[in-house]
Amino acid sequence: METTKKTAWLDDGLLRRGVAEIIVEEEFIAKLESGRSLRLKEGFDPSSPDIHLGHAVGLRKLRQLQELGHKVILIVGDWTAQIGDPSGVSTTRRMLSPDEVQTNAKTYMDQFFRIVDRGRTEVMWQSEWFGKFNLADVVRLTSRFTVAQMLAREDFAKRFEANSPISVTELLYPMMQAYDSVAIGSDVEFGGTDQKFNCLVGRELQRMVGQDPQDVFLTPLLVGTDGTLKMSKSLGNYIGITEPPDQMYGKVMSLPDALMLDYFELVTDVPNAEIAQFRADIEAQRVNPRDVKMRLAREIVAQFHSAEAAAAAEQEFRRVFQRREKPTDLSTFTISRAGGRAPALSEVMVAAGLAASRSDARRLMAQGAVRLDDEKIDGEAALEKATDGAVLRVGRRRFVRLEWEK
RNA sequence: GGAGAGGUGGGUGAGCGGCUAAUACCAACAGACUGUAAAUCUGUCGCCUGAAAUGGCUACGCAGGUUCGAAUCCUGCCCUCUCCA
Repeated sequence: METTKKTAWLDDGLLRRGVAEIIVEEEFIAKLESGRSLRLKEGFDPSSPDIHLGHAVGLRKLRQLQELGHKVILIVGDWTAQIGDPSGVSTTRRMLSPDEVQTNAKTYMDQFFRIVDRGRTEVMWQSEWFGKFNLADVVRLTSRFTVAQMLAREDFAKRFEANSPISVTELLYPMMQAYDSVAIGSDVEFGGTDQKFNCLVGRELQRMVGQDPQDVFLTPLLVGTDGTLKMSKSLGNYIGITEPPDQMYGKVMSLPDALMLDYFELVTDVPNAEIAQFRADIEAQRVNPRDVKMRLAREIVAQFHSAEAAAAAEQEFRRVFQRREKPTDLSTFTISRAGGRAPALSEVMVAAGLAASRSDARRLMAQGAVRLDDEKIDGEAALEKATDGAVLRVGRRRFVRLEWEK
């Protein structure tokens, strides 16, 4: 059974789908074919516990490999989180309290196991080994590497070149991550392409201590909803896997067209042949790209919620954004008459979460973005006309049903 | 230890005593056009008050000072970078 799956995996190109690079591919395939259950290393940074579609790319690969009988070793990076992965924007992170780490780890795992099989996962904490580290251990570890080696990392090299700061602890990061591989006896480490350097250091270190070096399985970085930068929470261009169906559907629909096919390839199980067909149809203008994107949105919502939820989200999308009708489900905001006076519309907008501040609310009004029961509003006074049940809409997607305090 | 450069709004980055809530670009938000796509055009883009012109408050690393007035000058502190040792 597993042999069949494995063959299918290799033969149908599933192995390569959604993969940027495998180092060393021949070794990796040999490991797969050895029949041994492999230890697949996946790290997690507890300072950002939310999983989005970008993470899903790699986690889906893990899942596929689990189905071939391999085991995922999830490492909670409770030590490295204090340093902060230097890749990307260099930021000094504040230290997390042990409580925060616990909470975040739980949050993370709740999401992680929506994709990855819990039964075939072993969770380990870095503190299990780094908690026992003393200065001598640190010296021993760091003495194995040179500054030049660390500077080979593109990110460090660039910063060094640009005279921007690199803290010494940041240099420690790759070594610590590498040590994780030694500590758990990793066979294959998983990560995004930005993890390449760190993973390779893991190989080095394993070799130095006499372990069989891990292979490195790199998944491409998914471009975020802005269409340019990699998906990340801090950039706000992400689609979280726990987002409600409507929101998830909507975010997919707002993706630039250019990203659609990548998304199909990286985060859905739609067969390669079908994706190729989409590409051909779009190029030949035989289809409206929007319809292909709706399919994508359905696939994604169905994967993280259910087929029913996807269908419902699609209906709602048609209703609100294509026919410009009101959503079926609206949250209700009760207008308070505290102090014996009716509040200003801008106050209501802020209180209902439709505007960031009253100044912002006024700006929105001035720009014609605010509607009360489909009628454009240009001033605060309009609120007086609001009847119970009137719908206040800001921009295209923010709605609330109004109700006066009795 | 010595010499020098620098820290400005989400980002890059101007300004170097009043005309500066702070040029420009990017991002973001809203409107038009659309397919909640792209491109384009228009507008907004610290907070509070007002229908609005206005007004008030907060803001240019931190703390003080000079001045009628400071992001801009002075002092101390913190941080970053470069060169020398």
